Amino acid sequence: MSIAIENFVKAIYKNDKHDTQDTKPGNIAKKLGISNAAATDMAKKLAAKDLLNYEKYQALKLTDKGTKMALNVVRKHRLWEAFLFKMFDMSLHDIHREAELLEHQTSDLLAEKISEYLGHPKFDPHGDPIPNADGEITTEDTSISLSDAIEGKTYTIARLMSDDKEFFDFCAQNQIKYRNTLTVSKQFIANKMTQISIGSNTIVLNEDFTKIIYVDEN
Amino acid sequence: MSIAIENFVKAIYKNDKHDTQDTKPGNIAKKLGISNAAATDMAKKLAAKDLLNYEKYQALKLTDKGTKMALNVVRKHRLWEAFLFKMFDMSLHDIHREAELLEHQTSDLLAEKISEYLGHPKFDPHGDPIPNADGEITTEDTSISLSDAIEGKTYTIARLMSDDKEFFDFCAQNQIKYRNTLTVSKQFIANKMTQISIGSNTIVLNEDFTKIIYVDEN
DNA sequence: ATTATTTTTTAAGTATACTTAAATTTTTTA
DNA sequence: TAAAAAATTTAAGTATACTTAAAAAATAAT
Repeated sequence: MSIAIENFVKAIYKNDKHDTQDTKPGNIAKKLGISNAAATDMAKKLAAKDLLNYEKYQALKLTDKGTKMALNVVRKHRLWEAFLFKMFDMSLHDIHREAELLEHQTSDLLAEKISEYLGHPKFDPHGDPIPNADGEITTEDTSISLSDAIEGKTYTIARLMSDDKEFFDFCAQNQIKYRNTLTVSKQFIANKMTQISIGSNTIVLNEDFTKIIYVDEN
Repeated sequence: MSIAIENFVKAIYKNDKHDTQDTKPGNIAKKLGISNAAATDMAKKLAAKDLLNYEKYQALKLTDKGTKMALNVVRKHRLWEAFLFKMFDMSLHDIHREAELLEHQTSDLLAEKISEYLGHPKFDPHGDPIPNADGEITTEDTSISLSDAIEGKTYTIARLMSDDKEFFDFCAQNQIKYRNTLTVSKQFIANKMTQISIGSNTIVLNEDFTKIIYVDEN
């Protein structure tokens, strides 16, 4: 299946999540930057391939097969975002753009290797769920902010909820990386500060930081 | 420029390295798995784009612009191979197949990030040179086998010249990974053995291993 | 409820990257 | 060196993924 088809199916899936009426050809066309005519055209073709149900003038509905394809692409996109975010010092915007391309040229095997390397994360750095290889999605987010973490426990970094460059620079310097492991050595409750050990470092963070660092219990 | 064009230009570049006569449309066609007619067709199109010089019945010759494009694709291919080889436990065959796809969907920025992460290697795990961002290639290979390394010096692993799964398993378990750093702590010259420290490990290797592990001096 | 606006669809056409079949040119070999 | 074989080119045609323009249907507004 082509890149155009994958993107089409993905657009329907994402729009549908947002609003069922949002999957009419015109909305998909706008999202993909193609003409309405092209979207109608493609919809008919994909209906013939059993990827979606097409009825004139109606919203497009993915079939199970189409949903599975969309989830597979979304999985690869979010795994790439997570992986590149962990590996390289790049802006989230740049990372998104790379993932948008790489998602279509990634075998299931490589996706699995990336997932394995990251410890099979259930959410990407934005907090969006990563479907598993069978297309299953974890809906409830069990991540907690570091400010709510429990003394003595070990966690994996699930999200860094910020766009601030200074914050990311600080994180990079202190091994605070998506998917890294840390242990909460002390919660200074009165002072709203948290002491963590990460790699060979021990760091005390104030509330400004602990509120935007989300972690999963190990 | 499309994937088809990138692959076409790359095929000419690689065939030309091997034999100048090897870049006639038919040979390129065979390499790409397309018909001779398609190759002639494409050759004319690319001549119009100033990527190659086309003369009827003659071998195809890349222009500077075409060579630059080919080198850029080759660079990305080899960087991906190097990167995936380092990061994941995958067969070289699988890695090649992934790189063949990813090479066309990789920005110059991401390529540079990968190169930086690997310490700007000049050769990939097969020993093929990795062009730099300007398309320059290092021709002479300065890597040496571990058996010829000098006591006390620190090296970066440049190649693992083997297809043997057991060897790779052993390497994986002992941090002997492409681009990792090691120090030669002792050469047991009489016994043809080499003691290295890599990460927190100390390993004594016999000649079977030191002859196929190639390193670059740091 | 009728008109105006917007959206969707149909129809016709384009660029890319191929295909097969036949014609032409080159290369090989006897 | 002339005929046979192989390669290249030309020509005609196909599938994909679009485009614009016009027609048809649905939605919104008065």
